[in-house]
Amino acid sequence: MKKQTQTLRDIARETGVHVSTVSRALNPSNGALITDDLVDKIKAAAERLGYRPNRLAAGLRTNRTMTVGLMIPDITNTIFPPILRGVESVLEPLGYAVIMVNTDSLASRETLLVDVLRERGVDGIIHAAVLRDDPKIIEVARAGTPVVTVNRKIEAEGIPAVVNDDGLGVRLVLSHLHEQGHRRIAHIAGPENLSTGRFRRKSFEDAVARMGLPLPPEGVIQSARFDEAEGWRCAEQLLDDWNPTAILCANDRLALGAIQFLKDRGIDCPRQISVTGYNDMPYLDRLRPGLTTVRIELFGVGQESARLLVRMMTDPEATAPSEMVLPVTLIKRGSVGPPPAD
Amino acid sequence: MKKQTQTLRDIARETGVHVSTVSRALNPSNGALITDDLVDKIKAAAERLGYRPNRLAAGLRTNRTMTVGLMIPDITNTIFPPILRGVESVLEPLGYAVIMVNTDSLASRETLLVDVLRERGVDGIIHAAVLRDDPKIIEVARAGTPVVTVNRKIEAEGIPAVVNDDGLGVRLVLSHLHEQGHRRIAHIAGPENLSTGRFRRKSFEDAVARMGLPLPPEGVIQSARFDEAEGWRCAEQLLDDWNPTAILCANDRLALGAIQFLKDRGIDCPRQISVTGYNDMPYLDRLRPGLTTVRIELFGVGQESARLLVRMMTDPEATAPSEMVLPVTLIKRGSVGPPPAD
DNA sequence: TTGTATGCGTTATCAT
DNA sequence: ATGATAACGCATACAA
Repeated sequence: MKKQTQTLRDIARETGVHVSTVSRALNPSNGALITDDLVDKIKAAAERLGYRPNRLAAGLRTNRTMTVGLMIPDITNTIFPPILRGVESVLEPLGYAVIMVNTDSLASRETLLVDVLRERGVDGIIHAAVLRDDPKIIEVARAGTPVVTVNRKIEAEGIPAVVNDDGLGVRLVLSHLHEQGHRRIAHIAGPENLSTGRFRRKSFEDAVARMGLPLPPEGVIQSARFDEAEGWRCAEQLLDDWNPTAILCANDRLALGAIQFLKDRGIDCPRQISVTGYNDMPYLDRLRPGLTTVRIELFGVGQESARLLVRMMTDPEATAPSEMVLPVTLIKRGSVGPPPAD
Repeated sequence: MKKQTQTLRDIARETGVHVSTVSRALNPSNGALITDDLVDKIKAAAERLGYRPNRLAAGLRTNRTMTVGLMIPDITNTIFPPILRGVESVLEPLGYAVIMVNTDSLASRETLLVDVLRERGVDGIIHAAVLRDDPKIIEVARAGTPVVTVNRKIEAEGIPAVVNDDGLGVRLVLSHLHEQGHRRIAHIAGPENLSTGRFRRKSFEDAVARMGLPLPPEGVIQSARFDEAEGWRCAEQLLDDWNPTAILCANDRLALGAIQFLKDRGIDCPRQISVTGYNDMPYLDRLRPGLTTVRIELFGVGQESARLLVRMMTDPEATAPSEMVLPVTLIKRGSVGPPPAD
C-alpha cells in the first residue's frame, strides 16, 4: 500500500533532483526557470504519484493559506446561501477554500469565531454578519487581515462594504404604495444593531417626510429580530396604536409575520391593508397573496465582495473602494393593492 | 505597534522558560505535568499577549488540523443549511472548523473539491453530496481519511451513512393516500444517480405491490434532477400516459413543479388530483394548497453524522455503524384529499 | 539552471 | 519538572 500523501521529497527522489528544484518546477512563480524537459519530467512524476501540495506547510512558510473565512449570521436564512455561492464562484477557481461560520449575530460568538478563523491563518475575511458596532473585527482588520463586509456594513471605519441600494429600494416601494393611493404608510423596522435595519428605517423616514406623508411616532415599530414572530408582534402593536393602510416591512420575514397576523385577525391583505417585504426570498412568489418586495442581488454582492477581497489579499497596497452599492429591483405581487375607500 | 501574531517563543521569552515548557503548559495532553504556579504564570502571559495557537504549524507536526470538510450539492437547496447547522453544532464546541464546498452533484467538481479539502489536511469529511457510484471518495476513505455520508449514501462500500428512514416515509405517505381512497397512485422518481431517488422509488414500488395497487410502467416517471422544472415536465408526461388520482413525488421541489403544472392546466389540487412531497422544506406550509409531505430530521442527521465522524477521527480503531437511520414524520396538509368520484 | 541551507510555529523525543 | 533538539513539508536567499 502506497504512502498516504506524497511530498516534494518523494518526487525529488523519483526524478533524481533536489526538492527545491521540484518546488520551483511545480510552482513557476517561486524561482528561476528550469529547463523545459526537466519541468515536464517532474510534472509527470508528480502526476504519477498523485502529488498534492501540503498547504499547511506552504502556508506556514509563506503566510498565505489560500483559505478565506466567511462569517454569516445564519445559513438557514435563505438570503445567505446565494451570497455564499457568489463568493465561492470567484474564490474557488482561484484556488481558495472557504471556511464558513455562523455567528447568529451574537457578538460573543463572533469574537470566538474570528479566532477560529485566525488560528487557521485565513488570508482574508468576508463578513456578512457584521454588527453596526463590532470592535473585534475592527481589531483584526487593523492588524492587517483584509476584511470586506457584505450586505451589512460597519459604521465609520475603513472596512470596505458591498451592499445593496437600500435607499433606492425603500423609495421604490414607497412610490409604488403612494401611486396605489396609500397615504398612511407604516414601517416595521429591522433590528437597530444591524446596518440594514437602521438604514432602511432612516430611508423610510426621510422619503416619507419628503413625500409629505403623515408619520406619527406609532407609525414605526422597532423589531428586535428579522423573523416572523417579530413581524407578527410588531403588526399587532402597529394596529393597536394607528390605522395605516399599508405596512412597509424591513424584510420579507417580518412581512410574512405581519401578513400572518392580519390573517389571524381576519383582516384581508391587500384589500384592507397592503404589506411589502424586502429581499425577495425564494418561493415567496408562490404564496397567496404573493409578496410585493425588493429583489437584491445576493449572488452579485457575494461575487463583488470576493473580488474586492482578492484584490486586497493580493495587493495590500491597493486602495479599496470604501463602499460598493449594487442596484435593486421592485417586484410587484399581490400583497399590494389600493387602499380601501373610507 | 505590537507584532501581528504572538507565538510560543514570545511567551517563552516573556516568562523566562523554554518554548517546549510553554507548549506543555498550554496543552496539558502534550507532556508531563508542570508546576501549577508556572502553568498559571504561562497562561497569564499567553492571555496578556493575546496568544492564539497557529494551527497550521501544529497541524504540520501532528497531522491533525481540527478542520473538517463538508461536501454539499448546493447550499441554496433549503434542505442543506439545517444539516450544516447540525454538523456545526457538534463540531464547533469541540474546536473544529468546517470547510464547506458545493459540488452541484457533479462528479468532476467532486474530484476537484476533494483535493481542495485534502490539501488543507482536513481530519475528516462529511459528505452530503455523495453519488451512488463515487470512486474518488472511496479512494480517499481507503487511504485513511474518516468519511461519513449524510442524507445520501454510497452503495456497497464501508462508508458509514446517516440517513432518514425513507422506506417508512414513503409507506406513511402511501398509507395516507390509500386511506383517503386513492388507488391509482403515480410516482415522480428522483434522479437515478442519487441514493435518495433510487431508494424512494424502490420503496414506492415495493409498497404499492404489497398493497395490491395497480402500477403500469407509465405510473412512474423518472426525473433527471430534483427541481421544479423536472416536476412540471414529469407531471405532464404522467398525465399524458395515465390517469392517476394522486402523485407521490420524491421530494418537495418536484411536487411544487407538479402542482404548478396542474394549476397551469386548470386541474384542481387536491379536488381532482392529490400531490405529496418529501423533505418538508421551510415556508411550504404557507402555500395554497399546503403541501402534504414527510418531515425529515435535517439538523438531526447533521448532528449524528458529525458525532460519528468525531468518533472515527479520534479513535481510528472504533468500529463505526455502517448505517444510522433517523425517524421521519408525515405532515398532512391541503394537497391531499379524497379522489374525485368517477 | 540547479543545489544547499535555513526557518515558518509547533509537538515530541530525548536528555538532564 | 524542565530544557535542548529534531522534524513536519515547503519556499526562498544564497551559493555554485
